[in-house]
Amino acid sequence: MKKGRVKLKDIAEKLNISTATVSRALRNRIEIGAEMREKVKAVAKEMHYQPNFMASHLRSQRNFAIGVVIPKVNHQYMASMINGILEEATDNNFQVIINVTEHSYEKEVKAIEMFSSGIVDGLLICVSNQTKYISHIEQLQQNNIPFVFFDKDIPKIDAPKVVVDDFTGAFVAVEHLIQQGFRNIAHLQDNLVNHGSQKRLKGYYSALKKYGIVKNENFVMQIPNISIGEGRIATENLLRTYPNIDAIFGITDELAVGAIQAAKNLGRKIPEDFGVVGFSNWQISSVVNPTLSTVSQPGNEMGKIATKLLIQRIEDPEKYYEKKPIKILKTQLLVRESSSRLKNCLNY
Amino acid sequence: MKKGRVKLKDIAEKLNISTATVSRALRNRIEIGAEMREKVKAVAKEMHYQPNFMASHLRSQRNFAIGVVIPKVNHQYMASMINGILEEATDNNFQVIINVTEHSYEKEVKAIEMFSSGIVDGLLICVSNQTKYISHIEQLQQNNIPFVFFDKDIPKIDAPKVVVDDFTGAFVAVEHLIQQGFRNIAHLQDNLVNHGSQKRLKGYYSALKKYGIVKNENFVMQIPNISIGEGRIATENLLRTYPNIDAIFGITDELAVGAIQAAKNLGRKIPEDFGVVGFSNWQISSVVNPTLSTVSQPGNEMGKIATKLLIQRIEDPEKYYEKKPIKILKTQLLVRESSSRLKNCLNY
DNA sequence: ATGAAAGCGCTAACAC
DNA sequence: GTGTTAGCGCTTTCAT
Repeated sequence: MKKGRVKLKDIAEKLNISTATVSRALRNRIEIGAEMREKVKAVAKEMHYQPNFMASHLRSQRNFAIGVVIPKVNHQYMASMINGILEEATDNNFQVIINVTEHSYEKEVKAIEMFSSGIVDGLLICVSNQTKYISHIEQLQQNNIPFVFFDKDIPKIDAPKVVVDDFTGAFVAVEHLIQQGFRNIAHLQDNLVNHGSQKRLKGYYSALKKYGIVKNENFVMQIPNISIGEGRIATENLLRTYPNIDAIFGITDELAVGAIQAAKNLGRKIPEDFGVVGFSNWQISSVVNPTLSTVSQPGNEMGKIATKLLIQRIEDPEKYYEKKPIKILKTQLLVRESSSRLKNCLNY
Repeated sequence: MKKGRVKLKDIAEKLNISTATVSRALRNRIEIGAEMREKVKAVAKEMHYQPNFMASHLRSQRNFAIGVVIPKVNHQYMASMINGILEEATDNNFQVIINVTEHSYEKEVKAIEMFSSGIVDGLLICVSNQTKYISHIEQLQQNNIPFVFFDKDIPKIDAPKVVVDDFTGAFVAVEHLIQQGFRNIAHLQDNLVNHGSQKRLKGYYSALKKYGIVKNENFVMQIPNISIGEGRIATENLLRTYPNIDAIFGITDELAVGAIQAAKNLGRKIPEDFGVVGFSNWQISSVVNPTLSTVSQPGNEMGKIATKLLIQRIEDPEKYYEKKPIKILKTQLLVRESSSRLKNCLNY
């Protein structure tokens, strides 16, 4: 990019050969003899040659790069997804470019538009929880840019997806609380825009129903801006209004940790007379006192699978054009102190 | 990139004008009349035109993009830095491409090489704690690619840097422990490759010296792979070997949280007979029991300043060629429960 | 095995 | 104001 950068032509002139030969030699094409290949490579190294990404990809129409659109990368679960993506991509010699939307719809649109400009071969998309419109995604389909949804799902869009089983994860969490003897279980939700959140809500209701517990809509609180503090405030309000509530299922560990703080502040004994379960297995969940039971999600695996799916589609668009697999990964309930009312039920 | 993507030529043919006119109209060049401009834009929108990033930047030699090389994005401090970077970059109409090295030297070299290929106008670099060689950085300088170090510093490289005052941060933390009456203060270190770590060690020694406490080399433990568990194990070993140790200064909050766990396991009362201070103000520090005193770093501000510095250099290389400013940001000691032996000293 | 030449999609210099 | 032309740096025919 910068002035004076060494280019193919410079190497070619130095060796009195053509740029085509240099290009071929550097890319180990078989037409070039071993001797010439080594000579070219030596000179390239000596001159500190760096191939121009823009030029080579403009010409070859291939980037060997995937773009990742993700709201935030701020906790263990997200980090493990990124890890999985990076591992799988690196194994396939793909570069990874990450773009963080910070849960802004506008930034998401911008990120996707930017990635649509030919800088990557395909996209891994985790939509923000503010994403209500989908035209930017449909645009990708019209432009034939391969993409795979991961972690978050937009049901009405027909595309490959890798998500966790939010319904069962929530169901098992709430069932566990019921089996531990809790009956009046409240649920701290996010803004419910996200499809996964809706499934967790259904899982919560379904578990109650299975055990003949009448659901109480007032026990479900929507918390648009998730944080520990918001979780604490919401729980304090809930418990003051409905003192009979004896457990909280939080849609994230942050809310659940807030619930633990609130319950302790109000003199509830955890887990003796108050149970809490979270979702995602953040680092805080194993550090908070009492340690937080939570539903862990296989982030690394999810990142790997989504990336593998995407690369398959990039490498062979025809073959995979029709197939739009939806992979639903299993969650695992980690029982820690915050819900272990009965003896010997801890599994983590 | 994909077949059938609409290009300037398609718009030009449709309107029976030249591609140059289309290009100018879309970029709001004043030579083009308002009428034509709107007409072109309408058609472009109608045809779902997306400019080809590669082609335009190959031609104009400008990308309006910066690359970020960072070891991990796995906790609040890193996230706040990324936030600051994104905010400042967006304000200046720059795209941000993030590449995570996972503290691998090889991945760092690869990332920087990839970014050197003309995809970005400049780089923001936070070196990994495994980075012992610097030829890949020197290469950037030779290629005239602007870059700014942030958070982590390689002293021998003459480049713009934005870092926190590790020395004073550590000094104040240890001084605080001393003022709280702790005398036998151990220090949990990382692998000491990083310059910031070395400064924190010096700050630790310096505080001891100021208060006439003879330093004991055995009280400093190197922990290459930082985690809560490693911090706990190291502290347990330390306390078994040197039971007179009455406080720990951890180079990160993870190690400090491990130290809290270890001290509790061994029956030490925190903060009555054992003090702990960490560094960075991770989310876990406010959640752990007792809450962890820590040295907070202005991540958002750091990201902003580093980005501003980089963009200045990109926009006007000549003007800033000679200047290599080193910005050292202040840290803040957050006194929480883990070190508050004296009454009323909590400030957070 | 190597070179000449075309061209990826776009923008800038120069015409008019 | 708009068109023509050249060319960014590279890869890929098509020659030889």
